Amino acid sequence: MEYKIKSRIWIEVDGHILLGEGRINVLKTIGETGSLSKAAKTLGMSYKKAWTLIDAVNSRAKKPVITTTIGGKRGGGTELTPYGKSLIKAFETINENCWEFLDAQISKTDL
Amino acid sequence: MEYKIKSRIWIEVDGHILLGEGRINVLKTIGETGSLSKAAKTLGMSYKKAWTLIDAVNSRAKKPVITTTIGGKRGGGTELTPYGKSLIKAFETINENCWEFLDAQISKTDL
DNA sequence: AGTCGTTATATTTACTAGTATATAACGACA
DNA sequence: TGTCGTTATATACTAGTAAATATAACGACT
Repeated sequence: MEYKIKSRIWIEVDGHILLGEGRINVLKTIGETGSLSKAAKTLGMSYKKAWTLIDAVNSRAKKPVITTTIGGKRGGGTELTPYGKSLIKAFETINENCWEFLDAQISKTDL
Repeated sequence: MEYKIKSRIWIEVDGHILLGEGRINVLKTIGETGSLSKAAKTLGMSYKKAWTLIDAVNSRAKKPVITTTIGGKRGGGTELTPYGKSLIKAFETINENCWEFLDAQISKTDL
């Protein structure tokens, strides 16, 4: 069986995690569902965990990543800001580039 | 405060983790001390945890990574094999290259 | 034969992260 | 004005991981 190289990346600000794969996943699912509670359900995650993750992102990012509304016709909802969308895109691009880079690196060895 | 990008890499074989930063650390300290128990103490880690980590590496790697002796003058000891040393070196090189790569990637964005 | 420091392993304890549950506030709409 | 589904938050419970502890086996040396 061959060796495979894997990685996880994340973005920190001020020594704290801003964004990792889990938070990116929640953000993406919010974008698809328009709701934090639906996103949590979709991902099989407790609402509290999803909320805690997103709150950490939103409070540490340079600009807001989501906008929330409470009450109203459908009870409220959560939407991504343009900045949130650009964060997601940048993260995923870098992540994919990283995988390619690492695959190339390990194939150069003779382990 | 600026965004900083971080990463962890690891090597898998057959769907299981073979080597990550923690295991590399233990291996390196074994190389320096000649003993698993001393390595654990140096790293402030329980002997059991260190042993479990190293045992997993040794049983999954293509070739043995350490050799152990029990009993004798100094009670026994653990030494790295040449293959173990080359694994450490390859891992650390790739890891450092990865950091450089990611720093370059994030500096290209305007987040 | 007895000592010593190590490897190797099992068992029990403590901690931490995540889950489950409950509740308040909110506002569009019927 | 009452209903609905959501955000936001607190608290109690659970489970999985790590730590602490204990013990056996080993072999060179005195």
